[in-house]
Amino acid sequence: MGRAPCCEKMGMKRGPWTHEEDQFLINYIHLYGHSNWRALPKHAGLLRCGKSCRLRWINYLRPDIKRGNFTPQEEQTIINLHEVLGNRWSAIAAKLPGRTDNEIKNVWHTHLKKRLNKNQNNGGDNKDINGTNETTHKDKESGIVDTTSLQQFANNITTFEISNSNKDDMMSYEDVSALVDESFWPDVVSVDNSSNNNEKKIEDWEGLLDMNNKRFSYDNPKLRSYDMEFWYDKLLNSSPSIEEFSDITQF
DNA sequence: AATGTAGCCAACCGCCAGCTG
DNA sequence: CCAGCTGGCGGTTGGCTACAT
Repeated sequence: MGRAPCCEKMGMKRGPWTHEEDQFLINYIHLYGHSNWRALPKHAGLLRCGKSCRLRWINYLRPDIKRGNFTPQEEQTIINLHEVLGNRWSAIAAKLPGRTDNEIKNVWHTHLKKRLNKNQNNGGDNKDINGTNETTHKDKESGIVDTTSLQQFANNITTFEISNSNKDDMMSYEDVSALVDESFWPDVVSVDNSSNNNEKKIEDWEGLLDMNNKRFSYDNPKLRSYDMEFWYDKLLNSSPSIEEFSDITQF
């Protein structure tokens, strides 16, 4: 047997919260805040442990909690982020205002994971939640860059940096995340390479790389090299050719 | 109508990192 | 430097509900 649960040990109440308990907690936090969760229940007149109070507030009582079903957009965001972040629910929740890590975790386990497995079993590996085909990073025929793929690239880069870099040298996850918002990509999303002009393609990718390096690793040469390796690897199977890309990046 | 089963989700547990004295 | 405390996180549980038999 493991150690006894803290709440039980202290003779605290467990299980579902009553409306009255919720009101006690809300009233206390509105008046005094929650600087010390451990001391809070005693001062608020609750027979709960601090951990339980914190969880109840974070997952249910916070005023900015968004209730109700997840929208298809939110679900797609969770799937995309989970693909690159894994089970880092709090990091995923940070991208979905009003949603909690617990809620996202539940949605993932009860809906999204099953749905994805079903899609994959049906041969729908490249389909998104709406059942539409996901576009490739770069259309080999037209050379047109897709915005969804670019956003995915940004997410991949973030993860790559975190998993491969010396933490002392790198930007925090929050710093990087803050850069990847809706306004991040507009100066490259309209790239049009339909003219079959290789030079033009190279310039576009160079601009993309340059922007990426400026935004992600302006003061960080180590990250810059990681970025380059990542992009190099990602582009091996797409145009431009390896030689062309090597020229750009001076590998 | 009674019983069994599956799904959902709020809540709990244990671990870990960071802070503090 | 270290031990104890605290908040935060991801994994798991169990009670409730809906649906099937």
